[in-house]
Amino acid sequence: MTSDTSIARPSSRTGETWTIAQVAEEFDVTHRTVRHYEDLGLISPERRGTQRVYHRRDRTRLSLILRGKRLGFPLEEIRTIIDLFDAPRGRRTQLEYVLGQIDERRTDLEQRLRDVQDAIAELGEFERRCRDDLGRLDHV
Amino acid sequence: MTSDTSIARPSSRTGETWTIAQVAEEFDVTHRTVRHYEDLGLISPERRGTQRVYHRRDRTRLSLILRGKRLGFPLEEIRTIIDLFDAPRGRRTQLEYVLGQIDERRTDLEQRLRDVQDAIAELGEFERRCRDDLGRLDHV
DNA sequence: CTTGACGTTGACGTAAACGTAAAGCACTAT
DNA sequence: ATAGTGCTTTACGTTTACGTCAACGTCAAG
Repeated sequence: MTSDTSIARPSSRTGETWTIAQVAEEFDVTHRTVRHYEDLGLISPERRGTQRVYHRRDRTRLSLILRGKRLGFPLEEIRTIIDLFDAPRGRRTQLEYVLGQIDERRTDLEQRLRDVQDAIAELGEFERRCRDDLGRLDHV
Repeated sequence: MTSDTSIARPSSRTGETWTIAQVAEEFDVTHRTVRHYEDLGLISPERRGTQRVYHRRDRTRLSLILRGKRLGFPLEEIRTIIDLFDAPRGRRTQLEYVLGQIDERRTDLEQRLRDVQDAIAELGEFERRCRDDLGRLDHV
C-alpha cells in the first residue's frame, strides 16, 4: 500500500526471516497474540536490537500452537507438548520419558478423535431426520 | 455410607429422575458447574419446589456439553448447537435454517477431525524417530 | 427440637487468553 | 526538521468458566 519499490524492506532481506506483522497476518492473529505466546514461552524469536525476528522454526511452532488451540488444549499444555519435539533425547532416561509423554498425548488425542467422529455421526443422523421432515412437507 | 435402608430417598423414587449431586458425581463435575450451565441456559431441570430435578433429557444434554467442551467449543456455542436438536423444525424455513446450521457445524468438525488425525500422525512419526534413537543406544 | 446431610441463592474471586490504550523508540520519506 | 510507519514495552480491562465462601431453607433421624 505504501511505497513498495527499490527499498530494502526489513522483510525478506535474509529470505528466511519475518517480522511480527508478517507472521501475524499470515496466521491471522494479532501482534498481541503472538507476543502473548512469547510471554508464555511458546515461541522465542530472535532479537535484532529491540525488534523481533521470526524464523521458520517460529512459524512451525505457531502452526502447532494454533492447531492445539483448535483442538481445545490450554496454552500451557501446548507448550509442554511442542517443547517435547525440541527436547534433548540424548540419554536413555530422557528418551523413555519422552516416549511416555507421547503415549499420554496419543491417548488424549484418540479420545478427541472418537469425540469428533461421534459428533459428526450424530450430526449426520440428525440431518437425515431433518431431510425426512422436509420430504414429508414436499409431497403433501 | 449413611443409613441407606427403608427410607424413600429423593433419588430413584420416580425411577427416572436425579438430584444435582447424582448428576454431578456421574459426570464428574461440581454442583457449581452444573448450575453454571443452567445459568447459561444449557440445561433447564425441572423444579420441585425449590429443588432441581434432573431428567434423562438433562443428562443427554450434559454429555453433549462435556463432549463439546472436550472439543474446545465455548459454552455459548455449545448452547446454540444443542438447542438445534430441540428446535421446532415445523415450518420449511425452520428446517432449512437448521440444515444450514448443521452444514456449518460439520465443516467445523471436519476441520477438527483433520487436525486430530494430523496430530496423531505427527506423534507417530515422532515416536518412530525416538525409538530409532533408542535402538542406536542399545547396540553400541 | 436440634442436628446433620443436602440443597438454594447471591456475590466476590480467579485463571486463562488475549484486547486495548498509552507512550515511546527507530528509520526514512518528504 | 518533521511527519509517518512500524515496532516496543507497560499496564489495566475484558470475557469465559468456573471456584469459593456466606448465609439460609428443608427434611428425616436421633
